[in-house]
Amino acid sequence: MSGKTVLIVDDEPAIREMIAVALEMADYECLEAADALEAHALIIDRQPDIILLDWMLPGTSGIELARRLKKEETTAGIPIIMLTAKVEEDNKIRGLEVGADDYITKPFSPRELVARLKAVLRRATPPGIDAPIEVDGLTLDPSSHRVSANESSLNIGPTEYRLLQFFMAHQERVYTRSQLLDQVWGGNVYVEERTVDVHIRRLRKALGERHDYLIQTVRGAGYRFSTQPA
Amino acid sequence: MSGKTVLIVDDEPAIREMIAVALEMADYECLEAADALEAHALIIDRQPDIILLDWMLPGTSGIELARRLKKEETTAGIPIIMLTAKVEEDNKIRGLEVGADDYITKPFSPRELVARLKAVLRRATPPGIDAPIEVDGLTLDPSSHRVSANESSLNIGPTEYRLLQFFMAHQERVYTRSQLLDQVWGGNVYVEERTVDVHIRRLRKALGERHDYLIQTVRGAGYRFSTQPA
DNA sequence: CCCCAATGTTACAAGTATGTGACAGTCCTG
DNA sequence: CAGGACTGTCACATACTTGTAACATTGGGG
Repeated sequence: MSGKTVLIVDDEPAIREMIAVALEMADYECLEAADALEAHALIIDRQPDIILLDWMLPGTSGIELARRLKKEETTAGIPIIMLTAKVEEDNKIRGLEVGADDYITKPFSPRELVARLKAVLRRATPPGIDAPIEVDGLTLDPSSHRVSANESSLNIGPTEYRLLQFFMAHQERVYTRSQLLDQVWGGNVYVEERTVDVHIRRLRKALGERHDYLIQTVRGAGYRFSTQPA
Repeated sequence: MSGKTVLIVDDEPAIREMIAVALEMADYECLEAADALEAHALIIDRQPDIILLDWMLPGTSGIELARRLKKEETTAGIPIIMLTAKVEEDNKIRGLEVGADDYITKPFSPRELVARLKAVLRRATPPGIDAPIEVDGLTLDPSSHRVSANESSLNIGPTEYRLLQFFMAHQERVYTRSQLLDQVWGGNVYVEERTVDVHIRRLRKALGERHDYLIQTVRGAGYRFSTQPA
């Protein structure tokens, strides 16, 4: 569900593996690097959403890498969690000074790791920015996640909501079922194209006679959201 | 009608001016600042009722400033509306969610600005004053730290209190479990997201049938506090 | 006017998200 | 130290969603 990419930097393959398994179970995509150089290459190449960085690394130390990452414009925004075996308070302070967003002391439970990773990601993700869209008495307000037709709010499922939101943001244009699957369901799912029809139907039903004209069928092509009656 | 003071923080003089004119027309008093330092000084000195804060600022970013303001006791109560550019919406930006009260995307119409500003002011707690919030017979009084429904006071725990307070100060907007953990529990804790559900449940139970409709579930999204029935 | 392909509709079984009650650990307070 | 208040998690119950298949209807070309 998250789809976030995590880079794990640790010279101990066993530890990397342990972490990777835990994270993959929580539905994160994992990249692994054994040293700072390898890590840096992966960061540039794959743009991970967050980095788990071991304190001790052969060659360039973890803290050194963190400092460099935080200096560079393109990487400064990537949150970093430091992993350390030492319990010294000193490390904590220096780690955070360098710009790590959190630190975890080994040994740690996979559970704790995932939870803290989630917390850091949560803080690093900017909130959505949206204004309500209104068409002929039909209003969709992203901030309250509410759809209402002339005052009274409609009850529609998540998929219908996304579908409607997409349509209202892209009016007057025909979209094929395939395009809608890409845009509304997300590119890498496999669903029958006919499924789109069903959701269109559900959406129309929810909109009611007053507004269902907005969603128009274009035979042989797809669907269109238009204020102009067909 | 208002006489409220608005602080406009943006490094672009033309934009400040445009906003100022619009607001003065709506009978607000305007202060202007070009950067975070100037803004901070004005906030201390003039105690504005609300702040319009540009997301991107030279030096300290808008997000940074917002976070600091929300941390300090004396300024935490001042509502903040973030201004952001459309282009940034995609993914380039990383910032901390700091509890801005609303977001507006540039470009925006003066009309929209005034409307949302009014909305935020309406539901915001005046700075420095612990004014009770009342909704449909349900009252939360920060000064006595009490919640009462139609005269009789309710017995709720600290977490439920904070949760309710947050909701009543931010009505009509959906918050994900993640956001609630940030805002109500505080950013650095790690707790299961489902824990939120449990506290929501406790809060609803405490509110009783008379008021539990105020806390609404938005399937697939989170929770919302709204006087308008789902 | 008939037929076929495209689309509309309905039903449904499995999958997910949320509601709920119970429980154990913790932190006071008396 | 016992008792009570509060919290965070779990396990189970419920409620809603979702993708598909199957059947009905429609529309346009021949």
